[in-house]
Amino acid sequence: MENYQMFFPCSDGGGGLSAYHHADMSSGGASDMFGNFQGGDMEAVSGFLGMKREVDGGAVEAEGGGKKKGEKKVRKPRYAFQTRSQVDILDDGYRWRKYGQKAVKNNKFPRSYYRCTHQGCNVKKQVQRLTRDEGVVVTTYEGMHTHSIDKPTDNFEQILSRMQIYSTPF
DNA sequence: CGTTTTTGACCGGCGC
DNA sequence: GCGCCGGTCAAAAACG
Repeated sequence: MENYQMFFPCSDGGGGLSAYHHADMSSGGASDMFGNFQGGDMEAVSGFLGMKREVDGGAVEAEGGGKKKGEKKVRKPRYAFQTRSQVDILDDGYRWRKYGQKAVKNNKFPRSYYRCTHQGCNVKKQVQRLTRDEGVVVTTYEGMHTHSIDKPTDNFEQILSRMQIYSTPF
C-alpha cells in the first residue's frame, strides 16, 4: 500500500529531481511550466527525464468533509513525472478512468485527464505529451492512493523495468 | 450486461 | 460586465 506511494522518489533532494514552485495553474501557467522544462536540456537522464514536486502545505483536500476555516486555498500535492515513452498509457498498477481531454496551448497534443476508479479514492492523474518531443510523456499525479494496487502481481520494480524498456528508443 | 471511452457542453475564476 | 481559459461533468457509444 503505502510503500507504493513511497515508491515515488518524492524525497527532498532525492537526486536529480527539481522542485518546482507554481503559484497558480489556472492562468495558463501549466503550459509554461512544462515549457520551462522542455526549454532546457534535461535529457541527460535515461528513462526518467525528471520529476517535480509541488507542495503547498501538504494538506490533501479531504473530501469527507470538513472544510477548514482560515484555509484560503488548499493545495494538493502534485507529482509530475516525465518519462520517455511512445505510449501514453503508463500503467502504474492502478485503474484509471478517463474523464476528460483538452487541448493545451503550446502543445499540439491534447492532455488527458484520468481518475482513479476506486471508491473513495479521488486520485487524479493527467497525461500530457510534449510538443517538442513526442517521445516525452508527462504524467502528473494528484493526491495519494488510499488503497492497494488493483493489479495482482507487479512489483514496482517490475513496472520500473517496463518503464526502462519503454524508455529505450535507441 | 457492465464498464469505460468519447465528445460537447457547462462552470468557475481571472483578466481586461 | 464580458470574454477567455482551463477543468469537470454528463450522455451516448464502444468494447469486453
